[in-house]
Amino acid sequence: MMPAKEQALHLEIAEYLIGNIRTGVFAENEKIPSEQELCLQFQVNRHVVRQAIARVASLGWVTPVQGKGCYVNRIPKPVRYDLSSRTRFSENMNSQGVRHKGQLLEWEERVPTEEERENLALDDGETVYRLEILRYIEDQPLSVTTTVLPVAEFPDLPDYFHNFHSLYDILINHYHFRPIRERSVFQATLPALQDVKILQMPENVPVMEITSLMKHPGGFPVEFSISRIRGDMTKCLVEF
Amino acid sequence: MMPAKEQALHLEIAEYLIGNIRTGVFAENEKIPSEQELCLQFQVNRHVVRQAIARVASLGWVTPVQGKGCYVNRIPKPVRYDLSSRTRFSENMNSQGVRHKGQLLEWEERVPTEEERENLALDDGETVYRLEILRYIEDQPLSVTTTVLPVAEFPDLPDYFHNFHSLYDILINHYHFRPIRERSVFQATLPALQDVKILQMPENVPVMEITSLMKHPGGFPVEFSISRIRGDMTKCLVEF
DNA sequence: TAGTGGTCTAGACCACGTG
DNA sequence: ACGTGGTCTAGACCACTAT
Repeated sequence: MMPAKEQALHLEIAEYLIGNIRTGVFAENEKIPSEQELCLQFQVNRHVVRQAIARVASLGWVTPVQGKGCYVNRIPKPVRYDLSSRTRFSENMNSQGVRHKGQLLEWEERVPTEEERENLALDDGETVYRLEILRYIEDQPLSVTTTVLPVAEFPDLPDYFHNFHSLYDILINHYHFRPIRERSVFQATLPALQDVKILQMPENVPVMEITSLMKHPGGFPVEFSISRIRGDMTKCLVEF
Repeated sequence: MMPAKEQALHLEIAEYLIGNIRTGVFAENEKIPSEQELCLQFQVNRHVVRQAIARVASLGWVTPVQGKGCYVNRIPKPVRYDLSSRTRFSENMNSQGVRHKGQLLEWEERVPTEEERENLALDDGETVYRLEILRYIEDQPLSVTTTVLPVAEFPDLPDYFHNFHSLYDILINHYHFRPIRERSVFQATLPALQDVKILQMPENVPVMEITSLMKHPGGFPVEFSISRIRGDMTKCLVEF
């Protein structure tokens, strides 16, 4: 007797919400109707509406905020990120006219993990610097990078951390070389809870994890890094 | 008066479940306790347990099946996928001793989209073959690839589709060349609902979308493809 | 104070799978 | 017939934000 489809109400409401977000009826950074309004509109229990919203939120469309409402997420159009043997993040963004900045969240000197020791070909007893770098584009957090450098290759590195804005600027200005990309491993994952906080992103939006090994022009490894980049904000281009 | 943490019950139950899956208490392909059992165990309402399970499922740990129970997902350890200018999927898997197969889901001859026309440098009026290829490793669906080829370059291509197992075998055996990778674009996304069905995967597990342009050894483009690969089953390695 | 989303209870009926 | 998960109702209290 009913029209046609037999779909769960909460799924229909979720589709209704997503449809209206897609078409701009519910605009970015604006609120969707409150739970109570949706209850009235669809003549259903609040729980059903909440189930629908939970789904829409989990798919990354909205972010509910207690006491305020449910806001439509900005849908970033992905920025292209060219990975070649020599490209740097900042040059990449500059060439596309994208405003960007880097921030050193923290650093330490410590003993390397087994993986780091192997990749950087470290001798026993050698220590490394670990840096956590947060990158923004257009004032939006984009990526967190854990980068590991052999202490032996970078004497007095922390001296250059004041007014940090780019690791490669430091390397070029004070160590007079530019690392060359040796290999990168790409994997699509979900963000760790810690990264969710740092990147201020929904926890169900995928991230691209890029594990890279960079070499000195002389041929030996100098940097091992793991970046977690918002998947909805970047496309990584590799030319062969 | 309560111990310490003030966390929502459903979050605590979700953590309990994930913890037990991690440590193998709830084994792969086995069922977690039923909703009712969890209700009794934690002395909470069924709705709370369902909220917890919804979260755990959305994070990709379990898949609820109506009438049966809630099964712990197999957590695949990712297979390495080397992308270089000349590597093929099958050679990649062979070299790692991974059992694999390919299946042609469907094909058609049609007019190209604007994107396809540009990438393949097609003349006006040229048509293309579109193939949907499903790949398995160890009998698990791994990826769906939409691949587009200019009809003009591949006369009678559909004649070779019986007993399809690898597109590149056809190209090598009947057209006597092997495409060379020109460039690939990587993006981490969530799967489209259609891909969820084809790949029989949870809809919240990320996928790696790889858009590639392949060229003929003679230098002109011959294949434009978009692959969606389960993120938890692959790592893509690029050497520079 | 009023409105928002967050949490939780209690109970009902349905659809599916197994016996 | 029974147990499983899926859907939905009705109502309560809390925490946060705005005014």
